[in-house]
Amino acid sequence: MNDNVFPGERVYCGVLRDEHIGSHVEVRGWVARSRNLGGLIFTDVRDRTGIIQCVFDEAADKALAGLAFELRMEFTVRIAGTVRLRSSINDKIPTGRVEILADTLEIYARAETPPFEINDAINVNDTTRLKYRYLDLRRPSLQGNIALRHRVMQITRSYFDSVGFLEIETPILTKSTPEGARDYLVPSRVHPGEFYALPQSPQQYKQMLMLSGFDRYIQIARCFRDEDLRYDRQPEFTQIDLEMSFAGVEDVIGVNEGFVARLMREAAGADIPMPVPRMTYAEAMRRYGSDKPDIRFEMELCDLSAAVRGGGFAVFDGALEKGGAVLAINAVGGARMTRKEIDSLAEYVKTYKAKGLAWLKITPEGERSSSFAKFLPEQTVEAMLAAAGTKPGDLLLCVADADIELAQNAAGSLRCEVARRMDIIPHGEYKFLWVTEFPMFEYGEDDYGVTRLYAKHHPFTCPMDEDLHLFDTAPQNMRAKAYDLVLNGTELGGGSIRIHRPEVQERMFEALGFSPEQAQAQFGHLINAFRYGAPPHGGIAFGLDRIIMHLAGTDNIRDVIAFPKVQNASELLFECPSPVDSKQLEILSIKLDIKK
RNA sequence: GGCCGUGUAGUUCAGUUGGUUAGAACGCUAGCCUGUCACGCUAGAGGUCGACGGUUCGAGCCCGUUCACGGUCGCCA
Repeated sequence: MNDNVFPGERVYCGVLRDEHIGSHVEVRGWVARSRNLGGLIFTDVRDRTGIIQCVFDEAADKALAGLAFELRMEFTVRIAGTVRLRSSINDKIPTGRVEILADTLEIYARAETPPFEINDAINVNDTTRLKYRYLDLRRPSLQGNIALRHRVMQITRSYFDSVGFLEIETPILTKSTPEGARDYLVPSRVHPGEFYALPQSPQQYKQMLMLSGFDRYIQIARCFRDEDLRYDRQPEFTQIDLEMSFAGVEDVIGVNEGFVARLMREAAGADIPMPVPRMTYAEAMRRYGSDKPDIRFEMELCDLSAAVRGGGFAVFDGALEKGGAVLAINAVGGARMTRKEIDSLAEYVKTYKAKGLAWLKITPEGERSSSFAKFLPEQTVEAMLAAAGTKPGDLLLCVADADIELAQNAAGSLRCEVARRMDIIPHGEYKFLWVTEFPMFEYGEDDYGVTRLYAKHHPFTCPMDEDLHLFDTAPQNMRAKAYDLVLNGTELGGGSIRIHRPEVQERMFEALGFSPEQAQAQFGHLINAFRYGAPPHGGIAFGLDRIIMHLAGTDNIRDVIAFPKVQNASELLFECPSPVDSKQLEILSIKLDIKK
């Protein structure tokens, strides 16, 4: 934040140090605080670099002190004076050894009492902060986050430029595609009844650019998805979006590991060991119950299906008979959890649709208590404890379900929750991981409740060569040349090698249930383009906001976006969305039919 | 769309079993104060207890509806 501190003649508050003693300076900013000792007034002036203490002495200049007496928080001021060593040092702030003995004070603007104080110590309700976002943004922590965001964007542009990428803008007004997230629609005035969509990502445009020969493309791209918000998800967000021609998985991963290494070194001062470790999707799901595993801690999932099979416990046997699994985590030291705490973990897994949580606790003295052991023969229980490695002091937690993916998801989420509650996740570590070989498809319901195959990534994702034959027999088992970059259990970005052969693309649309006519209607522009010599290509997109969240150490995406939206996708400062004039609707040929 | 949580002074919060005039801190206003830095001291102002309805002799507190915000599941190719 303190780079570029003296652009031109401008002096910033936060940069003044011993070496400025004796020089006459002029600072501009906001009054952070003013302390009137009676005849001697200390005023802290704040700008985006920090604060500096200014002194007004009534004995030296009575009129000046009289004006300074009027200063209140958040007045905008210009203060000139001579820098000098303080008679008492404040070592809590970087400028704490010096102060400005003021000889000039200009009040640019007085301020009403702000609804909350501008500092990082105060904890203010989000609604109030966002309603007065322009004040909230004056707080040093948010100033720092926004400056960090700027740095990350500069590093990104610099790095990709250095390895031959061209930054190219793609349209914001584009075409609606019903696959994937809901689109934000924009009505067309000149084409009544027709709509643009805001891009969910520049995916198809960047593939077009590959066809056009711009073999290395990058864009810091705004993207829009009309889905519900989360702490790490906004309806409009920013992607670092890139694509490469004549590239395979190794090329994309290689270029981006270079990016990660440089970004982390320059923005976080962290040396990330290269190469970044990799794990297949199947392994991630098996060991961690997640496609974005947090590998900062162990406590891996343990499949107890074989150990409990036929043991006579209806919950376990029932799940296994239907082809399911019994998955467990062994919480080392977890025996100190109370019954109430374990019950709340059971409630937690139920939010992931698990039927319940079977548990067994061994006190450090070797005393056992359990929700299920009484239903099982002793040898089965022993087999479970042996398989899971449960020892005195530990807590064994089991999720059983007929649906293996459901059990994995619940157990994987439980793993992270238990780790959080036991506080075993190391802080200040960056553990990157590539997750590879994602499934091509997943089952989902369409708007009419019909189950069909959906592309897990998107319909242009290239299958793994050795799985191409499965189009005919078992498409649900096909794996893709797709990869995600995961950091500390969150997905930073994902990408894939794309299909560049028209005949493979046709098979893909067929598998997704598109007739050739439907495919042509929705994706004809891309399908046609591929007829004229398509290079093999692939790319990736990173969530810029999430990267900044990690670097800034915040757990809320709103802290890294200047003007974010709240959970219902409205924006409290401008109060939008908002109704529009009926005349505007008329021009757009739109009639409202609002159902309450 | 489902579930959970929160809503009391400008801000952050307390408020007992439903019972007299709803409190504290910070901020704000006025006065005093020449080395403070969360300055200090004195005095003061400031409340539709989110809104509406109900139960009750009596509601900040109990019930219902609703609004706002947060979290979460679904959703997020």
